[in-house]
Amino acid sequence: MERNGPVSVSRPTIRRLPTYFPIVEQARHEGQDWISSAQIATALGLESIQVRKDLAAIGVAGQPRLGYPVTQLMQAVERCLGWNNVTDAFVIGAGHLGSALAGYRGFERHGLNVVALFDNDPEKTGTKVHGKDILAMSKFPDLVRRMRVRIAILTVPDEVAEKVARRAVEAGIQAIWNFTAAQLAVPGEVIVERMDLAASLAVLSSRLVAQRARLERSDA
Amino acid sequence: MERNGPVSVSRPTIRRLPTYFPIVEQARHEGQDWISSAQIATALGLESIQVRKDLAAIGVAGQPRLGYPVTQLMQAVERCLGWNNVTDAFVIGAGHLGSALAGYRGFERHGLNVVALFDNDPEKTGTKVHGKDILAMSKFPDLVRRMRVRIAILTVPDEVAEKVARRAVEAGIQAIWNFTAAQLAVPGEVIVERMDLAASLAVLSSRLVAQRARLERSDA
DNA sequence: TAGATTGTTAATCGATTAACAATC
DNA sequence: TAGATTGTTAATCGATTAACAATC
Repeated sequence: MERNGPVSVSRPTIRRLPTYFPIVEQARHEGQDWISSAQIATALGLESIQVRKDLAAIGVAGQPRLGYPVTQLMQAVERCLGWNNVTDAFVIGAGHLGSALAGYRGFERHGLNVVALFDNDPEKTGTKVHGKDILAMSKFPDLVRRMRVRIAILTVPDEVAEKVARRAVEAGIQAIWNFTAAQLAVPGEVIVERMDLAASLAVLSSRLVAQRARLERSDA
Repeated sequence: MERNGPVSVSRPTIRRLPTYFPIVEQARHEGQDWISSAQIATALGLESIQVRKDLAAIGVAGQPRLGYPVTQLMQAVERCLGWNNVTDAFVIGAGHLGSALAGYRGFERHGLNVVALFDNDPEKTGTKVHGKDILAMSKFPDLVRRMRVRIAILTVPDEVAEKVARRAVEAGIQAIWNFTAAQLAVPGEVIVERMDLAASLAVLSSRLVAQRARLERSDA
């Protein structure tokens, strides 16, 4: 009988889960059948209580004295993140970034399979990158329907992102992984996850500004 | 006389600031001298009170009835994020991802200037990408010192990330923008900001899993 | 049994949101 | 003045952390 499924796993927990996996995998590789929350926590610089909370949230039960069963733990992470059943995706925009993502081997283990790339540049269409076809954007809607692809990875220039996203949604795309700086306005049922370069750089920059201010203060 | 400087601007605020900028810029472009928190908020799907809190945090004062002065607002964002004085950076790893980042024009406006790329592949070294030299990794330490570069953008394969990061820190790098999946162990004074592909994909995937579960439930 | 580790319940912390007085 | 908008103070919410009982 199936577990009722997690009510809802919080976003911070979801974001930490992928980092747990290689730690536990490594432990299994070294012959461990059990792993403690403290062992995971120290490997990642976290508190063990946070690891225990996260594991409780995804429905993994530990055993006092022993810790958590590594195989079950890994399966729970895979189930929660959908790593067990691979989902197809199209990359839109076959520039450097799109090509990098199309060639990233880590995605396969993370349940994502890039099937093909799409681009409007006739110089690129018809060629391949990392063994994957670059197709004309005009073929996109038809292929989304025929292959029942749900995910689009958006790596087009910022200026056209909004328009391309609209076309993708019209073609039936249900989730967009947005690598552009554009704020996409899409219907409520469409999932948009933004890979926010500017936000990440902002955090880095502000920390550098603070660091520099600290140094100047200690100079004076 | 200089303002005392923000005590500390929270991370969520820092991450939102870059999205405010183009909205305000656009308003100025259209001739507005003042912009209200509500105007910014609706453009981004936020609450106006959150915008006011953020602006207060970076030291912008508004005027009842009028809103916030657009020029001052933009300057405050630029100051807080260090967009006014451009910082040089080296990209380590001249693959597709590194090349994409080296060619991203948005960085200039965000205070980041990619000076050169480094790679170990002799096929790549000596060539250029987006007008920027790809140099042998052996030249990295010397150039960091001579050019006083503080930021390294890490786009090497995951397996070598740890080792390369160590070399970068030894060479004097003070901040690493980490695009690899590796957890970097660096001295406390070195800033590491991770661009976490796996975390972002995890959020996307879990939302897809939830969406699918919803659909199946409504089927039954 | 003794002791290590989980898991529960409560406390703390930080950020968001609400209410409303202050202000131009 | 009247009214729109800021900015302050308090309430809420969610996540992290702490304390400790339960358990093997």
